[in-house]
Amino acid sequence: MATVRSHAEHEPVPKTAEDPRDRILLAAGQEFAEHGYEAATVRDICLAAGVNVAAVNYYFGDKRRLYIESVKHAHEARVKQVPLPDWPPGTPAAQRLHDFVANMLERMLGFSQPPWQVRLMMREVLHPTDACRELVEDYIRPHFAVLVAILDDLAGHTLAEPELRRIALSIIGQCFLYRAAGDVVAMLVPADELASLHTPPQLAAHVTRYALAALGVGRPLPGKERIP
Amino acid sequence: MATVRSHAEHEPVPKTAEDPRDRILLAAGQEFAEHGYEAATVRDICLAAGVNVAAVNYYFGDKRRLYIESVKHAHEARVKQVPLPDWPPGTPAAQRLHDFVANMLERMLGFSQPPWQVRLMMREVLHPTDACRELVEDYIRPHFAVLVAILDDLAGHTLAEPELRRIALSIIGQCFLYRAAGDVVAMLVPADELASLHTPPQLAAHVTRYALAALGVGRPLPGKERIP
DNA sequence: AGTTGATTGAAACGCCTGTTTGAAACAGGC
DNA sequence: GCCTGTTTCAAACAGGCGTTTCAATCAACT
Repeated sequence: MATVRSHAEHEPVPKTAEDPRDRILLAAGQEFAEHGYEAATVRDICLAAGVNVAAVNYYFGDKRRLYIESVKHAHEARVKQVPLPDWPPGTPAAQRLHDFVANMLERMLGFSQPPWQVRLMMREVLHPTDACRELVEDYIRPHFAVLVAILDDLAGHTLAEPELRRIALSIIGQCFLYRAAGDVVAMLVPADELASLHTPPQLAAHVTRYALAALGVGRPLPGKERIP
Repeated sequence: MATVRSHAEHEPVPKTAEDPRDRILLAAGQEFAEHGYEAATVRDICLAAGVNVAAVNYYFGDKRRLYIESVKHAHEARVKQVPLPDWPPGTPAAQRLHDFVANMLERMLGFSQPPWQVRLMMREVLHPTDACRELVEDYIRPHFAVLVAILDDLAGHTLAEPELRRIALSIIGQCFLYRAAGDVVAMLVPADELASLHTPPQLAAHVTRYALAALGVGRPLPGKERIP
């Protein structure tokens, strides 16, 4: 629950002579991502940023505006960090679906390490604030449209848009669970299984196979064939 | 001194809303669900419960223990409120899968309206605290086991446990998305479509069909609904 | 009645919060 | 040097927080 705040939780942001404004933005993003808006304190943020408490109000006015700015900052950084694949024309839809899912999982779970930017955005998704609408329009909706287009190709343009959207949400939901409820998933699945099967690449393969089978494009899930 | 409640057996059966302890528990659950642990205040809780501020510490010791108790209380209430179906022996696995999904969606989204108990539990799932492990063991894991067993039947016992668990998580993830990220879903889907297709019964049919198709038990998605 | 122990109540205690203050430090142009 | 504008700093502010105190109240038993 972490009501007691450890003040040494994050090492102070390196004072590499950057703009104090940027240092605050960076520290604030990490702090907000970790503790949420209410529980994060401007004192901890300033401590991590290596600036005086007054700096937040000097540069951003108040805590709320600092929060909004840091969400936008994080979101822009993350978009540049993990862009969508750029498929050459003629790439099979199944391949594109797999790449898309792998990309989404990579962005959410992170091959390298769970990035604080995603945590911050996840908070917005789960409990929207003013910054959320911008996030959806600039970042989520375009990705959603790409996925719908892939599914449309995959189904041979036989399904209506609403049905495509439902399938798209089914795919997103599967990835989303691991990001949002990862701790609970870890409690439900044996540790060794978690380490071997619930990694981004394995999950991408599973989700893709699941979708292809459901669409009748691939075979049913592994193993024996069944009589309908 | 923190006096623990002496003996529940000697009191003349608490008249539901008259027991201060229960009133606090009720108010606390709603307040925690709405604002989260950190942002909820014991003063607001006591105001809503119509008791003195000191009552929280008198009955529960401190805020944290009140929180844990209220989570457990809400969880127990919700389980009794929407219990799992009790299938007669011989019920087809496909039927049971549909019922299970419908039950889960009903519990999460609420046929009537999203109850505060679910919000409270969702907070625990998304950002686990001490109360989470208990929640998983008492409530989530048994449900998870039921789903896995259904899928095992459905696959004709041809799939290994880890694979069954992955499929189960895929199903849960689809329901979970609507509960946890419902606001964003509402932004991505046209309003009329949301009202007609993204209702608990419609979603239950979709998720079930999706799973059956993936398992090769039903036809691929373009087909018609198989479950009554 | 009187005594006892469990509950309640209003007020206060520290502590921590976001924010403000006013002076000090710094820069660059004259 | 002086002046001017921007940036930093320690300190303080007012308010809210969880928690504690202690006297008052209540219910039940002797």
